Amino acid sequence: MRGKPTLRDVAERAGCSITTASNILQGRSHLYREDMAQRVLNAAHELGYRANSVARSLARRRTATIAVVLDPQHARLTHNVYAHDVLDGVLAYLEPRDYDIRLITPRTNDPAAVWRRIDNGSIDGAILIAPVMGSSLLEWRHYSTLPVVAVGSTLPDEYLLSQVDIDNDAAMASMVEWVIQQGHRAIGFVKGHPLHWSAHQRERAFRRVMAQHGIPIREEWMLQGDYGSETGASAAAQLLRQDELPSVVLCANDEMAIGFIQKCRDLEIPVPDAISVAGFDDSYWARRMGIALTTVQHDRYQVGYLAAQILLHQLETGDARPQRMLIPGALVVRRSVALANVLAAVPDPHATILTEGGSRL
Amino acid sequence: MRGKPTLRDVAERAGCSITTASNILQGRSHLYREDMAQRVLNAAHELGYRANSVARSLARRRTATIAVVLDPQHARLTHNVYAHDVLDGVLAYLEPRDYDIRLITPRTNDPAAVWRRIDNGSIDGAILIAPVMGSSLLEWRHYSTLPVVAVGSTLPDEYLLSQVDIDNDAAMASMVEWVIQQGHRAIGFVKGHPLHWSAHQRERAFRRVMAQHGIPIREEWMLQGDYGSETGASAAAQLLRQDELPSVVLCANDEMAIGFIQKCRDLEIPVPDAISVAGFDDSYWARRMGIALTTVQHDRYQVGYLAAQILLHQLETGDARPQRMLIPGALVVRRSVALANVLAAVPDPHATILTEGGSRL
DNA sequence: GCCTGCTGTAGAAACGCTTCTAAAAACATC
DNA sequence: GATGTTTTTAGAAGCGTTTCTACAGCAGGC
Repeated sequence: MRGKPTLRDVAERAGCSITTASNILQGRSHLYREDMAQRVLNAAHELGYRANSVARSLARRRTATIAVVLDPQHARLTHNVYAHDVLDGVLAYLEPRDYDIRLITPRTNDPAAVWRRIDNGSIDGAILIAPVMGSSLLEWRHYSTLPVVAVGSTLPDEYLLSQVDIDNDAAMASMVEWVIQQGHRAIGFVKGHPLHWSAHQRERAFRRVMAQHGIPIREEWMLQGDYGSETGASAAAQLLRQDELPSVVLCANDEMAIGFIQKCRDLEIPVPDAISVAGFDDSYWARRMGIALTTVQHDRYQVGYLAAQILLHQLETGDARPQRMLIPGALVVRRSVALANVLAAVPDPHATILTEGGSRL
Repeated sequence: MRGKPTLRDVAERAGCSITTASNILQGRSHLYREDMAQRVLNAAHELGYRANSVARSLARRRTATIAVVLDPQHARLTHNVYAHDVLDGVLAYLEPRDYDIRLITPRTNDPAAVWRRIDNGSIDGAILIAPVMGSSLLEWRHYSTLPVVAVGSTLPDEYLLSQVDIDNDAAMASMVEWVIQQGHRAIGFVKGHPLHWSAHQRERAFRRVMAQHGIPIREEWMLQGDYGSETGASAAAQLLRQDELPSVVLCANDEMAIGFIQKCRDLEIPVPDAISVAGFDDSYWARRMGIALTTVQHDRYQVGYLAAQILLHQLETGDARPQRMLIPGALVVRRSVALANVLAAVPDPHATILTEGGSRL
């Protein structure tokens, strides 16, 4: 026996066949007499035997490995905060179930190359993180028969893909409802990345609720962003140049809200006194930065966790019918949105944005 | 041919042996006549053949997969900003070289279980991310013969482990030198996590340079932290309670510096007017938060990139001698540290901390 | 004593590929 | 035309598992 001990070594030492050793080590001891089982277990332990997972995968025709695939557009983990939370959720579900994770960050957008990389026999299924419109990831059907779950993008039905996402539509709707309830009628909006479905959903929900309340939408207050804080800042610059201003601006995510607010600061425009700002996502970093942002909180960790759960369910049952799961968000009211009328009556030049603890920025 | 096409299918279609097909598809066309090679290549293309990587791994006895292992103490990716940058660097190096990444986040500290998980034949080598003192990861020699590189922890030599890390010692030394040069003599220090080697190195460098300059260290100004911003804040609280204060406090990382500064704000103690604060790491988030923190910048991405490079080199050459690589950091002077004497002369009650762009916090 | 039905065990094929070894074919040499 | 040399191709033995199938041995029922 040179190198690592194999099943044959264990069998030899226990004085039995490879079959017997294999069965017992897989927990099928009840097939054998007590002493046989013990002999094998002891032999394995004495040799420090560990089953070779590659050989096992080949024989079993399954690898107990799941790929987590980032969109080529967002292949840098550093800049993809969303992916961290989702990954943690995925890991939390898979690790105890002895599944492994293969992290794939394609550097190209050629679908054939991307899928050759993903589906090369080494994984049982894949979780696609926030595929954008036109992403090569979405062409999987042409290249793969693997079970796949997409997260972070609520795709049109024709993609025939299992999905887990937050309920962008409902969450944004409740945000708009709430803002209106606070007395706001002049409402601006900063849109998200045009290639993200979530951006369109959030905008659509905004427009719908506005229409339901008979509030006209001023297109000059609808600003294009891309989910990055810089575009939030430039949206602020662009908006604040106008003669007439909205009383509140809803940003399609927190990043842009942060950018927006920081630009307001630079221009010495107090938030929420002069203008209210709301975000979406309840990012850890907005809180960390001491910005008491009114926003929508949702559980990205949970998204990852559920995606992993669905994927494993599909693997185990073979039921590959696309499933869709929407997780509700929750409105988090902090201080970046003020009552529309009250503020007009009682302006307070000293109040700026407050942290949750109440300290001044 | 049912299911995916195999090498046998390709060979059959091309009318040659499996050997021939295998060789040609691996790029050894020169062994064969031109037309044979073409036939095989065409057959493979027509069938949409993709080599099964599990079978290949078994036959080749190498998997072209590297494990990236987080310390069980820091298994949540969300809370491990360091890991993101390193991972990006690792991915950037490995992806073009057709290596895959297995992400492992052990949930237990039992070394046998951890290593059974890591070294089960499915990887060729491992990169350990910032193993802490006493980590089960460091006991690898008892459980594995895999090539391993540790990053983010400059370990004592006896671990016999290849390492890539930033040069904590030199970087902290230059920070201390600079601060002294700015006229400071009353210098406090907030220590990092007691289980991290980096924390000890940074502290040791601090003490050494202080001694070199003949400046006595006041132990009541040496505060224990754990690299988290909360401990930075409590260090501030603890320090500011004292009668005599240092003119500058060096924090062992940016997180703690941020916490420290935020506590100062809460207590309405102007930084750097009343007290200067420096950090270490040049975290993206300090910049984002508009804190113009004087700190040490270093390239975590590069750390990951080099670690991957070293690991692959070891795999390819078989040269497993532990290598050590230190990456220098660079002092980044911003505004959170003021000249010690100038400030005493010209106090400016209105100046608080400034962002790089010059805007007020 | 023959058949049936257990139980405990082993043999052997399969998974899909790589690669060592050797045979067949082609060519050159004298 | 026999011999040696080189090129081209194929056979077959792995890699370390799993698992299907079969085969002893033995009890009980007729």
